[in-house]
Amino acid sequence: MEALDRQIVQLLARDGRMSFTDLGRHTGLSTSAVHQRVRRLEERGVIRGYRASLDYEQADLPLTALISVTPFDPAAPDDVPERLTHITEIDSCYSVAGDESYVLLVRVASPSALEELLAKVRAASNVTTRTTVVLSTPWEDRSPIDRPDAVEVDETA
Amino acid sequence: MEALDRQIVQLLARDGRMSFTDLGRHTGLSTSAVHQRVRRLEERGVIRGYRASLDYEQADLPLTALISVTPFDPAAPDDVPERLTHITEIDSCYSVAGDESYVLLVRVASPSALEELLAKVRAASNVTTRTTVVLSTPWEDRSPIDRPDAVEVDETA
DNA sequence: CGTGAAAGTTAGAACTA
DNA sequence: TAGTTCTAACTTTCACG
Repeated sequence: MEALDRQIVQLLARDGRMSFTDLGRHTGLSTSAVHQRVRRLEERGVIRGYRASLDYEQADLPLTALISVTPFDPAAPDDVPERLTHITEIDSCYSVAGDESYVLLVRVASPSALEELLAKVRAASNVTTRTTVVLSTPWEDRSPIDRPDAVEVDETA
Repeated sequence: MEALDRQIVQLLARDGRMSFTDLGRHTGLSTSAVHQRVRRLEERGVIRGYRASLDYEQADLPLTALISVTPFDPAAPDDVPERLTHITEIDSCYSVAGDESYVLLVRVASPSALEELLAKVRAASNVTTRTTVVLSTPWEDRSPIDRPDAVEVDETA
């Protein structure tokens, strides 16, 4: 990816609502040049969308957990992610190296909602689960597009 | 949290760049009433910010990993998160129940960058680490504000 | 990639229940 | 306190050079 695109992506990773005008000021491009580049980044799928980053404790989903998933039958074809997409409580699904096959990041309202969710996961796919409850979140969603070689962001412009 | 606020939060969790005009159309409020509520949600910290959701494979940070962290000396005061904040490769830091104390979600450019990062983590805080490499990401950042009792989102309006 | 203009959005003041 | 309408300033979008 090109330096200018990387800079735009970096700025939007930190402030997803930054205007094209401001993106232009920071990058030295005209508004419409930025606009064009952002559209291309969205089309290419580098930018997949924009999200409000929430405090889930305040947003009525105070229980976060990490669920490690292992398929029961190692011989069966592994279509676990497809089988789980419909479960909306799952924020992220990672396929991982190690003893277990997947790690799911989930958000629920209560311990009993977590119990129900685990039942849903096991019902949808033939797996065993190991759940790690998140006690607190010192921080989240920092979008680390702060690469060592990244262009400096001019906070004053 | 109130139903209208929850609906606004839900809409912004899915589309962080939705205009106040559209938020008003979806909620039945005037643009400025929405504007006011969003400002209050930001002030109260329910909405912590807005982020572009990225495809990190395309964004030059193709290696994602989960690092489980255990303090070496269980008697020492536990200030691990503060000691790690400056490490920008760490996207999220969760304090967890279980054998280990924290789980870090990190993004780096390469295996050698991961090696350096682990050295930085161990240098900053007196901990042992266990790293789980993410092989692929079936999905991420779905912002599951789809609670069972949540108001239906009208996609047509 | 930039310019410029039309259409759309934001932010805030004044007002109302 | 929470909402509305009004309006000036700003932003987005797009055809064209």
